[in-house]
Amino acid sequence: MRSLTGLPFQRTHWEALKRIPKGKVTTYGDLAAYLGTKAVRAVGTAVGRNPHALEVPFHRVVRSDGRVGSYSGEGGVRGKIALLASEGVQVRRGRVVDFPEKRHRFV
DNA sequence: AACTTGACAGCAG
DNA sequence: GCTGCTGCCAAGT
Repeated sequence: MRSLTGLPFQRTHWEALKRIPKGKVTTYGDLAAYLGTKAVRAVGTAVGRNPHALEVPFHRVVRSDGRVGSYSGEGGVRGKIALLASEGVQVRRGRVVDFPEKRHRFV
């Protein structure tokens, strides 16, 4: 399906990603909900195949339970954790510390 | 047009 | 708390 703006699903959520403030994170589920879809898996697929990992903060997307999930960029999950840490989001044993607090809500 | 893949979520054991 | 199975939807082949 075509998303809200008419752009391919794979692209629309990138715009939403840019709204996430530094030091905060969001989940694939929230992202999907914000876009008006239940395709959380499709979101994950789209994010994972994105070609603009340096333009959009894809590393700020984590799983609903607070785990970092995976990462296709440099260093894999490790690199993702490092990036989050540099923004003030601490990760312990693969989970975001104080996840409910760090979690950004789309409005 | 059909089948397979996947940076997930939620529930059961 | 952890491992495993099922359901979801879009993209790519």
